[in-house]
Amino acid sequence: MDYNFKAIEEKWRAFWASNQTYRVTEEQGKKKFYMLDMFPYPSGAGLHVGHPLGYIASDVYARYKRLQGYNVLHPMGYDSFGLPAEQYAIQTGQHPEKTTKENIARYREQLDKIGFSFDWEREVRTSSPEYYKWTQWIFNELFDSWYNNTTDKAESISSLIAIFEQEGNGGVNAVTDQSGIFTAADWNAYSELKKEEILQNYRLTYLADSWVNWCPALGTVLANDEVINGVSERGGHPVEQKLMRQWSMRIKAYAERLLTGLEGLDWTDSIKDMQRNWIGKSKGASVRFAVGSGSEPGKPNGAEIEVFTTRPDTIFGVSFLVLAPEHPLTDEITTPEFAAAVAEYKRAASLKSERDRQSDVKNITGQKTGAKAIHPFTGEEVDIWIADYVLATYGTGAVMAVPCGDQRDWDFATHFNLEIRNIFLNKDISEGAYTEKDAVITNSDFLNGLEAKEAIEKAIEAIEQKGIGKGKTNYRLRDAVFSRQRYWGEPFPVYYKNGIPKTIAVEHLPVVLPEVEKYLPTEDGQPPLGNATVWAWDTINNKVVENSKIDHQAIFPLELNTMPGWAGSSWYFIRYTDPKNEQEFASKANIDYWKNVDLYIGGSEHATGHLLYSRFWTKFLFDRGYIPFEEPFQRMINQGMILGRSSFVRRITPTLFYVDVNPHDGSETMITDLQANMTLNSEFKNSLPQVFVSYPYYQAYEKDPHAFNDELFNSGKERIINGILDKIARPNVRVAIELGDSMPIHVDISLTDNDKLDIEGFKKWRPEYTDAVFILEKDGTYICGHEVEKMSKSKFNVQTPDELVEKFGADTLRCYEMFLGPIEQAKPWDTKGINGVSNFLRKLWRLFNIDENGVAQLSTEEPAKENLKTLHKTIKRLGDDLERYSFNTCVSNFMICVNELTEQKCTNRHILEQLVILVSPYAPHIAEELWERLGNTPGTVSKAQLPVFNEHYLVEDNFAYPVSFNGKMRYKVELPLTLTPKEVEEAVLSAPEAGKYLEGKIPKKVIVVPGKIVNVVL
RNA sequence: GCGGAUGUGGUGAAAUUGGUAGACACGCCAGACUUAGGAUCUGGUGCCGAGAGGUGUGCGGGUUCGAGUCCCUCCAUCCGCACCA
Repeated sequence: MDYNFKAIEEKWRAFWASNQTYRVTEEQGKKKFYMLDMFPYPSGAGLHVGHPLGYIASDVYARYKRLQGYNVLHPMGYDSFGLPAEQYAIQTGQHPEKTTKENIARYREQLDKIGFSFDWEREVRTSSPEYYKWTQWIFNELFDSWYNNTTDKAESISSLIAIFEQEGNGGVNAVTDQSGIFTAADWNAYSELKKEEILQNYRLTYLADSWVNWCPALGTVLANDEVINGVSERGGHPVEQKLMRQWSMRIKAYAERLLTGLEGLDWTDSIKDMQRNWIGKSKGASVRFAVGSGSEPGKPNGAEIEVFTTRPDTIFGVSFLVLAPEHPLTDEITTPEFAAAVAEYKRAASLKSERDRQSDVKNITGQKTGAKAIHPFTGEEVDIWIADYVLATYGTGAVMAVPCGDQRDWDFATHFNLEIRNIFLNKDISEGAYTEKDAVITNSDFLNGLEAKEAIEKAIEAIEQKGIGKGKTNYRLRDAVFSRQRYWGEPFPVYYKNGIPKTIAVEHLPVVLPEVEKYLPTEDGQPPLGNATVWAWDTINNKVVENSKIDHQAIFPLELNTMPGWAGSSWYFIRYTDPKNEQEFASKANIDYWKNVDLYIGGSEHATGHLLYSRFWTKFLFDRGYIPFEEPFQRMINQGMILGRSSFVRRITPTLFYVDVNPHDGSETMITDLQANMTLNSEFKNSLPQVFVSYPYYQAYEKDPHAFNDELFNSGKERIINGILDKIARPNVRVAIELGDSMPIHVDISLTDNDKLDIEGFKKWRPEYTDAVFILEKDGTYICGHEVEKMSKSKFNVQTPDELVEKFGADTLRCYEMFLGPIEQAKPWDTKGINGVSNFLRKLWRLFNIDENGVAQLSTEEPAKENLKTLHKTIKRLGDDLERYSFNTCVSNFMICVNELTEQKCTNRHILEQLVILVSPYAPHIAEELWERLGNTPGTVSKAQLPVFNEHYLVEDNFAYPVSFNGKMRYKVELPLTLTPKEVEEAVLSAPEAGKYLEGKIPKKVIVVPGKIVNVVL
């Protein structure tokens, strides 16, 4: 009986669904395993074969863990808020909810065909109100928290208010933007508005005017990780800097813990490094420079400029200061003489987009302010400049320029002809700055004679002693902008009472996204929610009411921004533990049982976005006592992208030439009159057919166009000429034809098979080429060229899983995706190899000897030794390989096992039953079917027990020693493993082949590694 | 420029701690069978060479009895960051 994958797969899909085979509950006492995939954004394009790669790997792993006896949480859901649905809505007027639902249905249909063991009862959608109720709740919790540096964790804001009421903020060690000090009396006298303004400087999510990435084309702000090379990640639109009042998340508070937490994680070094880089810790000092009065050298005017430097040891090399153009002090310090020029420079800088600023790196610009700063140690005055090479958002937005030790300062000084002081002993700085830290410092008063390491310490000491600054650690990580001027996102649970933001208590959540007429910003530039007419908060009835009712007494306007895409995805893994809970974001019991994710699979593109934000929220929820773990994802593997294999046809444009024929000797000369030949070509343009050249021929053509023209093209000439030559040939003038410019044209991969083009299909697909001439291979086929590119519709190289499931079955697809290569590696999709995997499953089926009645004809005797050896070798390798996520070699192991058992003509029931269990994580449908046919009914192989490896079956008596001479393997000698090294040496050297390689010499040395190898050194 | 990763047949790849390089597949070649199927089976297939043999894991060095694996230099490709003071 043949392997009918279609019937089998349908049958078991239905069985699993109706029996809820993969439903999972919290079973106290049973060890848990949390296996999670990064949930997808359900796009309109559906899945291609690249998407399920990670899901298949995780499904294999989850099934394997179940067989090992773990209680496995393996859920799936949708990250369903987001830009594409909204843009589609703008174009079509359809509600994003509708398209989102349709896309999810399509995704589900595709996923179901692949036989995943997800517990769909636990599905979450970030865009459903039941879910985002709790996203809003987390926002509230962040709003109600501040970061206490003393306890090094987030605490309730009420504790902070209590301190303010008792003793003011002087003794508070918090992560804050608050600079002023106030007493308890001050605090108690402040107005409610003033109090809230101060609290905003402490809250972990806060409203503030901040420099944000503004994308005019998308009409919204973007977080740093959503901006790539100065343009938006989505759509590639220009991004500029804009000062806007926005919600931010105080992720900076967690910078150090996000950094140190990485050490305990089992992630790849590259992802960890990306996060370290993003957090960007640097140690140094902040130093305050007094601004000179201008009237008298060395006399301060009261203003101070704080700079951050990693090289306080170079402070005697300072020859000027530079502020970012956006620095708040620029106007205050600029002298009247330079006011106009500074204003102009600032204006020009503000117009520059992020991208311009980046691409302008070599173009040095700056403007002198006329103000002078007083060097804290020498008392000398140095100029203060503004320049856009100093970033407003890093450090203090101001630097002390040390041209001799910093290349950018050196470039700037050289460009404007400013002083360069050399403070490095015997270092030449005429061609550039000296940036190594091994120089001895000179001309630096108390730092003379020291190298960087000691000098930095001593300089910080002196700075602190003088009270002009202190040792400081700076982070590149900036607080994350949290509001978006979008419709399709979580609404903030926030209303404004006389300008003061107030959160809405959890019992009144969710605040549901309102209906709007259109999804665009309003005419006066408000976000799309500004179009809503029912978007005000009634504080008496605690519900959303019509805007017209706003009275600023009890009914207030609601926040118009929505949350960014990463809000919902920052905590979804917690919701899976208790997805239907209406009372809490998840019950304590369930969180305590499932805890954090044991193994997370997804793409590395989320390194500095999702993976950082969810770590941040996890640490926060831990601090506030809601969860018992500090890191969300303990182990992670990042699947590589599956690339498309595009196919091309080569179109070559033929060109006609006049050729003079000498009537006397018949010799030919090409007429090179360009004009004449162009006329000729335009005249016959429509008669000249398109020419497509088979790829190997094309390569020959590339190499040597003339030879190609002469030798190969002649064969197709007559067809190309189509009678043209006869029409225009005159006595003594002939027309020659040559191939000219060539162009690759994408061809749909469904029209090729092993690079062979379906020519008729191609002509049907592209009717404009119906009359084209195809230059073929000798066997009459047209071979396409190919290239590896990203899968995309426009490249006609998209392979959907559905097609392959239809053609080969889900089990084959699953095994093939695993077989393709190492999971983390990017690899081109190539359908060629799928036959091999399909054959493997057929061979496996045949091994079971299923007769016409569908009964497996197997022997029940004791298995043969060789059968057991094959089985246990496989068990061992599968376990080892899976431990290191080597899914591709696991599939190889199955192939080897099936090949060996076939060879052995094994029909042993015991052996085959265990093999079915082993195969089931990879090919669950066929495994279920075989399991049933072995008589295990009713039941499912997913509840079976993993076969246990028994070393006993692998023990060998003999080993075929490879014998090397000077490291080169020459022959093998089969010897008992019980021999001593000495005996092995003797046996090996007395083998008949030995003499040939010994050449009469006596070996200098013989290395014997028992059970491994023998090496003879001559 | 900085950081990370990767370079092995015609192709995807394997070789876990240094120990038989190329497992397992695809493709290709030769053959068998047949109810002509993306069927099955047999043999071959790194390169050079008729063969003996030589040679071979990006290049060049080194350590070692022995290196794809460890160390150094360089080259190429991919990814991330990039005026971060």
